[in-house]
Amino acid sequence: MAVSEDFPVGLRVMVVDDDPVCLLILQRMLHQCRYRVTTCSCATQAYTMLRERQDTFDLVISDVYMPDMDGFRLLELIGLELDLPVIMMSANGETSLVMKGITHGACDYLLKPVRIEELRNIWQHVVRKKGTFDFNRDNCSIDWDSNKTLVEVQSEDHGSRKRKGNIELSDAMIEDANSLKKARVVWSSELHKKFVNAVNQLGIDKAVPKSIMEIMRIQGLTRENVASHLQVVDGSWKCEDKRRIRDEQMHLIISGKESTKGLVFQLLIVEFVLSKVDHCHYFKVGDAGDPFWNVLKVGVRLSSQLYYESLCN
DNA sequence: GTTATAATAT
DNA sequence: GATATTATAA
Repeated sequence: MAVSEDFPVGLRVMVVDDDPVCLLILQRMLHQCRYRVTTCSCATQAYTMLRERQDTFDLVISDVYMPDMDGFRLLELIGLELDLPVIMMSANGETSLVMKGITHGACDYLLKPVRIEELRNIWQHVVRKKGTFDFNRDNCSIDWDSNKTLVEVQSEDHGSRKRKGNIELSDAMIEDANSLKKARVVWSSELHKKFVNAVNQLGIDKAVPKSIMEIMRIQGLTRENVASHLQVVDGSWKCEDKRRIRDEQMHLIISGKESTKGLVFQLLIVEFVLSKVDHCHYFKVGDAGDPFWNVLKVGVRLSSQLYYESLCN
C-alpha cells in the first residue's frame, strides 16, 4: 500500500529554534504534513519540557546554533535521558558539522531552508527507532487550529533579532503569526473517504452538507467546509495535464451534470470504477474559460473494455 | 441548500 | 504567474 494512504497523522513533533521565523515556517509545514507541533524558541526550556512531559513527543527537530544551548548539547542530553529521535537542522551544511550531528546521535540533518518534502518522511525515523508507530492514534481529530498545539516559549533576552537585515522581515512575520488565520481544511484521502461514506450512507438525494457533516463526526469540520467540498469534490485528486486528454490517453467517462449532486454522483461512479482498476489516474478538467465552469468532468484512464463497462453501470 | 466569486496555496 | 483548492458571500 502506498505510504500516503497510511500517513501517520498526529506525529508529535517538537521544534526548537531561536529564530521565530524559522519556527513559524517549520510549524506551518509540519501542520501541512498533519503532524502535531510544539515549538520552542529556547533550547533549555525545550529540554525541560521534553523531560517533564515524557511520552508526549515522538520526535525533536532542533536547530544547531542557539544562544542558550548548543543544538548538539541538546541532542546529547536527549540521547542520554530520553531516547527520542532528534533531527538536526542548520543553514550550515559543512561536512564536519553534519558529521558532528550524526556522531552525536542525530538521526537526520536538515539543511535550511527546509523543504516540506523532507518533512513528510521524518516519521520514518520514529518507526525506525521505536519499531512501530500507532497510525490510528487520534486519527479523527485534525490539527486545524495551530494555536491549540502551539506552545510558544519565548526566551526573555536572547533575541531572535541577532542577524541584522532580518529584523524587519522577522517582525512582519511574527505579526503575521499572531493573526494567523486558522488552517484551511485539507481534504486528505482519509477525510475524503469519510465524506464519501457519509454520502453513500445518506443516499444521493439526502446528501446535503449538514447531514454529511453530522455523519462524518469530525471535530471542527463545519457545514461550510462540507458544502465547499461537495461543490468541487475531491481536492486530493491528481490534476493531470489536459494535453493527455487531447492525446486520447484518457477517456472521459462522464461529462458534466449541472448540479452539485451531479458532481457527487459522478464522484461515486468514479470511485466505483476505481475500485475495479489498479493503476489509473483520475483527474478533473474544467477551467474558468469554460462556460460550465463548475461542471466537473471526471476522467479515468483505463482500458477501453473497462471504459465501456463503466458506462453500462 | 446551492452556486458564484473571493482568497489562498502551490 | 497560472492553476488548483478552499473559504466566504450572495
